[in-house]
Amino acid sequence: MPAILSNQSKRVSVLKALGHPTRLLITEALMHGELCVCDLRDLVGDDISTVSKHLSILRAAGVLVSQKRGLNVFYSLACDCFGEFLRCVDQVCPPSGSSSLKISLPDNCC
Amino acid sequence: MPAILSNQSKRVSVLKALGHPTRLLITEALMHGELCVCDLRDLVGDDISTVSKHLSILRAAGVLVSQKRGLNVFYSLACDCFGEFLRCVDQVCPPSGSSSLKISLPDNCC
DNA sequence: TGGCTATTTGGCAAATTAGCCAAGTTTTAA
DNA sequence: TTAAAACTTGGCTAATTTGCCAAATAGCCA
Repeated sequence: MPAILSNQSKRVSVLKALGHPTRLLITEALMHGELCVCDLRDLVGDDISTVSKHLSILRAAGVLVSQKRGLNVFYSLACDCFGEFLRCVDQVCPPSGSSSLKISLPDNCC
Repeated sequence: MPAILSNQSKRVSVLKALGHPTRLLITEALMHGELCVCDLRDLVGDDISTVSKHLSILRAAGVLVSQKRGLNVFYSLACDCFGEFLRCVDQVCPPSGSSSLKISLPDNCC
């Protein structure tokens, strides 16, 4: 991967990394604090190698950072603003209903 | 697709829809106002059927809405907050550098 | 009506991604 | 050292996604 990614590719990799149910679940779990890989394997239920690969995708996208301590590798969010980000995601896609007209959202929209 | 998607699946489909370079480009272009499919084909350069499929993914995710007027179908953002959303994306992935420690972001972080 | 334009849909092959197992690496501890 | 635990990486197949072409649909106008 090139050292410097264009702003656009960087956005795409963040969005792609988070656009997978397991990876979104992992990232949400880390909102409560760091966890090691086997904690996350227990949470997710996949093979540990699969979890590890998901984690490396999230880290490559810059969403997570990792820190090795002893035998364990602890992952945590790279940025504290992930909760706000999720709220933004929820607002980009307004509540469905009459779906073919532009909806003016309530005032909680970012 | 089930009528009611869980909050989680809805998030995943928004993120997945936007996690493709062409679809992100299209969505960004629509920040300046609605465009019809052939405008977007000119912008993107892909076959029009490809563009149409990208658009239907974005619409299914709830990111875009469409409106038919005469021969044309005009697409536009479902929510005005997409600019804010992009800023959020940029902040979830902090500027890379010393990448294995948690970075405390500057004050422009959401 | 018939023809023309804009768009969507079906179907397919190529490319990418997912997830498992097995093997390799790193660190701790006996 | 040797062994064991926690991860990562390589390699493979299965599943999904992409993007093209061709055909179908919808709306406009002569």
